[in-house]
Amino acid sequence: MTSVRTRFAPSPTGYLHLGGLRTALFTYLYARKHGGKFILRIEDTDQEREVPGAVQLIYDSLRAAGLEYDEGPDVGGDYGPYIQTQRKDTYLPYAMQLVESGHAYPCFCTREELEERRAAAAARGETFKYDKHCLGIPRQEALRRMQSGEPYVIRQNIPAEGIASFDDLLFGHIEAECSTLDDNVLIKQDGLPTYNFANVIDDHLMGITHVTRGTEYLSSAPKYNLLYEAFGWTPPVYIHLPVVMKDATRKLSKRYGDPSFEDLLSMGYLRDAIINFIALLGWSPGNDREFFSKEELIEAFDEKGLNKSPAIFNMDKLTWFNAEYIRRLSPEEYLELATPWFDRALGGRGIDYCRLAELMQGRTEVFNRVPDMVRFLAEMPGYENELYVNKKQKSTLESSLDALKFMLPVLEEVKPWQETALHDTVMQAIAEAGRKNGPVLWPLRIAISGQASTPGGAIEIAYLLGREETLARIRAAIERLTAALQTA
RNA sequence: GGCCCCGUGGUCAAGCGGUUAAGACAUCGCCCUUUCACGGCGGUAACAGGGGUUCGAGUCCCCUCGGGGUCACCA
Repeated sequence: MTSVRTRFAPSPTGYLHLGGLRTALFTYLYARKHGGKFILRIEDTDQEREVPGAVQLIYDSLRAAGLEYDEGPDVGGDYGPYIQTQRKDTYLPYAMQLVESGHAYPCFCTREELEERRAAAAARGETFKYDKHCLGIPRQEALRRMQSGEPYVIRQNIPAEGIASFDDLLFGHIEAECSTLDDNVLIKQDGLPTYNFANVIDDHLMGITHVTRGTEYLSSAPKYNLLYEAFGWTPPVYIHLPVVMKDATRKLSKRYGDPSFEDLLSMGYLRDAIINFIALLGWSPGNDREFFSKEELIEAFDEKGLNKSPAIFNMDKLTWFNAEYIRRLSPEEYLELATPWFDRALGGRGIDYCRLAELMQGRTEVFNRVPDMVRFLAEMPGYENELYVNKKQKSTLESSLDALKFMLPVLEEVKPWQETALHDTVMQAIAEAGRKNGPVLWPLRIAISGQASTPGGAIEIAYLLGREETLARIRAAIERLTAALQTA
């Protein structure tokens, strides 16, 4: 019984998008679930598309996601190198072996010639398929031309007839008519292999037992199996994963402004919340459980729960997960994570972050929303007097002015300016005056916050604001209401 | 267009021939409450359509429709 080896094999063409992250996650979970190895391989055979820095971005993102790999370019391993361009010399001999056995052949057709024929086929409304023109060149002549330095590629020689097939753990047995398959390029003119060839060679050489990848490879997988057969190798177990969609018709894509994993992290989504949410996109534990730590995912993961249809990425649900994860943080953890966001709005104001954190933790969905929620503590925002009017609290402009005039002297006497003292003094005064809480506390909160919604009630806000600021805001509100009522 | 794949509420998703077709997000209403949020309770909302097979079909088969993928010297 050979042990499981899975691999995540991204191209360094940019950030790690969420579909890629999910593929990586499932690949990782499968390996861990079965006590196997999770390997990272960089597929950079298309030098033109490579984006500088993207390789590092992949390392960073996988680490940030907590998907530690056992083998890879920057961690080593017995099957390296793990970057395909560094394996350049390993591919051609295998291709030549196929040429010898008749499963592949060199092709000297130029791009221009092919482009013309492709265009002509399109004009006739046909699907272009390479006509095996160069297959007719005698072996010796072909080899001579190759050695003479003439540019060439090596193509896979797909049988004219018959069925190519493979078995997928998720999709089952998939077949393709050989006659519909094209003789794809295996080795490009620059000597590097195409994905079509490299994935087969490397997966075999690296001992990969389970290939997990997106469904975009579903229709070309039969061709890859033809290659395994030609070499006499045992193909891996395939698991093709459905794509992650933005909506019913579009894939998630950076081009449309959809966030990458890194984007979500910098917006203030928690790593574990993202992973938890992503895991449930296209996979179900079979029951209605929703919360899983990474360890619990490993324990619960089962390919039987994989869904075959594409899943739409639902930001609202992610946000809900995030809010739940934030609530489960310890107060200390929350304070630490929230502090930089508090600083953006309140830096240097001397606000009691500890108390603010307590008030904010249950109200934080995503950290990037925090600054706007607390900014009023630093600066009194502009607001409409209509905010004072609240039917349920029995509050009007007149009653508000009255309540504020009543509260000002009460608050001026509060010592020390602590929350319990504030609370007790205010509540006692309200009770002794025979007033109701609502008509007093509603306008008070509006007067010192200028907002309909705040983290905490009037007492908490007054405490956070401090004595001088609170009293100043109340006095300003009294003036403002007095003026407004006179005009009216 | 050819070939391949997919199709349960707006979204995720359970269901694997017999269920009043779960649950979650979102949404709506009520309660709690010095605001908002949290929390509690409740509501609206789905088997794409049509044929079969079967005593019985969301579950099996076929067709239609819808969606996706793929047809590169990209992966």
